[in-house]
Amino acid sequence: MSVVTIRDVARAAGVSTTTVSRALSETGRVSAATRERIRRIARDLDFRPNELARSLGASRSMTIGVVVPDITNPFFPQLIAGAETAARESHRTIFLVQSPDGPSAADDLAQLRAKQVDGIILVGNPFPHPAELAAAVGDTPLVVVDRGASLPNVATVSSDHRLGGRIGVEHLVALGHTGIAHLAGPAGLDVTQARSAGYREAMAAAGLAPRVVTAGFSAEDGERAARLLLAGSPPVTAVTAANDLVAIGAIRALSDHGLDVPGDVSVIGYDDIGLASFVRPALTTVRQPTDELGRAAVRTLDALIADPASPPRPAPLPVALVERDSAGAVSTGRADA
Amino acid sequence: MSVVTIRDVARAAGVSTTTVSRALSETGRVSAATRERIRRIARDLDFRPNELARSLGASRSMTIGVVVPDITNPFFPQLIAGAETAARESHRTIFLVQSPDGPSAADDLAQLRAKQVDGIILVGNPFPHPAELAAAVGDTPLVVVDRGASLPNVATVSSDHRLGGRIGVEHLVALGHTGIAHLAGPAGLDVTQARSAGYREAMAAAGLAPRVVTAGFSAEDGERAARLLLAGSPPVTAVTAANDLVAIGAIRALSDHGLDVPGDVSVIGYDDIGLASFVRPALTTVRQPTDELGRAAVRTLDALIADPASPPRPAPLPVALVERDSAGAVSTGRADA
DNA sequence: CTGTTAGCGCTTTCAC
DNA sequence: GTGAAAGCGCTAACAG
Repeated sequence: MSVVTIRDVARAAGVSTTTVSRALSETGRVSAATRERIRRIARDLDFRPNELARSLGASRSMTIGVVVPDITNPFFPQLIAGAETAARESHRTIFLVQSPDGPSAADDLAQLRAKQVDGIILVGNPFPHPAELAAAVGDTPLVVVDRGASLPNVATVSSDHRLGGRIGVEHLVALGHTGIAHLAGPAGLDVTQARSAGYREAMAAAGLAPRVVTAGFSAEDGERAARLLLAGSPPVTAVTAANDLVAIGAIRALSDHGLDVPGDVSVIGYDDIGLASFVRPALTTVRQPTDELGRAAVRTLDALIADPASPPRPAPLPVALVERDSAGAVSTGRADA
Repeated sequence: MSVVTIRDVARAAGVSTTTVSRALSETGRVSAATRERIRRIARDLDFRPNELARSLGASRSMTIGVVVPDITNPFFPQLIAGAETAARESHRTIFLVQSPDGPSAADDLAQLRAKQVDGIILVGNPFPHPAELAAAVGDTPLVVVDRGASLPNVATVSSDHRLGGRIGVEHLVALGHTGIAHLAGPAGLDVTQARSAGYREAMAAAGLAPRVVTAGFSAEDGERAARLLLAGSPPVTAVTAANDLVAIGAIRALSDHGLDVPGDVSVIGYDDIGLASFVRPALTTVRQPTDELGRAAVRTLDALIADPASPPRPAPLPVALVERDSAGAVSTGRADA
């Protein structure tokens, strides 16, 4: 009834616990014969090594922490799915922590470290100052996703958001648009800055005046920002959004306002979430390989754990425009207005 | 540089490690004076107890496993968010495991148990036979969500899906519909059966002939099922779907087919995911309190852990119809057809 | 190739 | 109220 331990196996096999330990890990020099015998006995006894004890002894837990700001935004589950898959492949299991951007993240990281995670994946970076992050993470291997954390021994994984910001605008320009606004993400975030920078670059390259309004990352934010935009002075025929949720919110506000998308105004999203092709109009968007991002984060973390001295510097993941129905040629009726 | 342990604190305070341990937990009989002194010293030294060691010693890890079939379906993140919040309140942290419905779930449960989780929340139940579940979970406290696992020492948390299945139909009947089909979830799942049962009940009560086609849980499944329905013989003026994703997919197929929703056919979803109000037409749906479900699961698990002998039997959570735009009165043009 | 001896860092009887 | 001693279950030198 009580739990089978390594000693029970050792006793049953007539060997020391050490030998059992070695036979069960790939680790040691054990004769093939005894290894097989021990394994059989272990199986018969239904021996399940206590991972806590294993971890404590070996000082590695085969466990990683994943910290995301908001599980509810469809982007993150996708990322987590990729991370979970990759983690499973490297025999790690994931502690999932939801931690809104803010200073409380420091506690969450501390908690994770107390649990002796082998490493942490931090999606977004809630710390304004690099020193705070450094203090919070100590010497635990860390991968930051979607944010350039300029720290030694911290690796970064991200899509090419600058390019992503540009792509949308270029598409719109090719479609004949000139009044193109950008609905930006929360102020201060690196992603926000990178995408905005891309937007500005492309606008400048086209000789157009930029117009960016801070929205956020939720559909509600998109609605609100779009209304602001409608209230503003120079009318706009196209919009690039911080993400798909914002785009969807914006479309809603626009159509509530009697405007047709893409007839009157074109909208381009960002991320390409699963539902992007199912909303009406189907979202034209800048796709990032979200679950690959999660996978890449885990692989990078694996490498960092294996060799903390040399943090990998993976290349930014590619983004690409996905053309669907929410962006179209500028309408002649309005283009000349 | 090296890690501060309880011994360092003990030494600095001139007491035994036992006393430090007691001072830092609420546990023991320690004079208020020494307690405070020790706490101060611990803080000064920035002592972070190794949770692994703590867990091993105390045989409880303050850790729970949450197993979901598909993180990517918006329903689950919502549920997880609720669970995470509640877990945080009870000082537990969550191992998140994604495990498609299928026998491999047994391995995932084993893995979680090896990690010495204090309990497991299993969303859905991939085991056809109760005995398999029983074997896989052993004596680890378990809460099954959205599925009645008829096992002693296993608790169940769920919404009132039978009622949920009924509600949608009743609404449609009140709207004048008579040709009402049900796009069901994956065969074999309890949720699927409960909702279908509710559907059938309500149809019978209205003297209507039921028509259920198995769809699944994804938008693609919804599209496919709707196409099947369109190909079928008796035309239908309304549909209740297994979940919102299926409803969204169905709407897409319908409108691709030149049918207007809700003009020609009404569609009712299930769950009320975050985007339900943002798709067009905004989804009329049966709302379940998803994150409350996650919270309830954790609370129930807490109770079960505290007293494994008496598994709580929480009441089913309430569901309610949320009226938006995807369901309307039967169109006179077609109703008489 | 295998066993002995120490721990990993903390909790917990059981005494005093 | 406090300490000594004995683990929790496993891994890891160090011998032989």
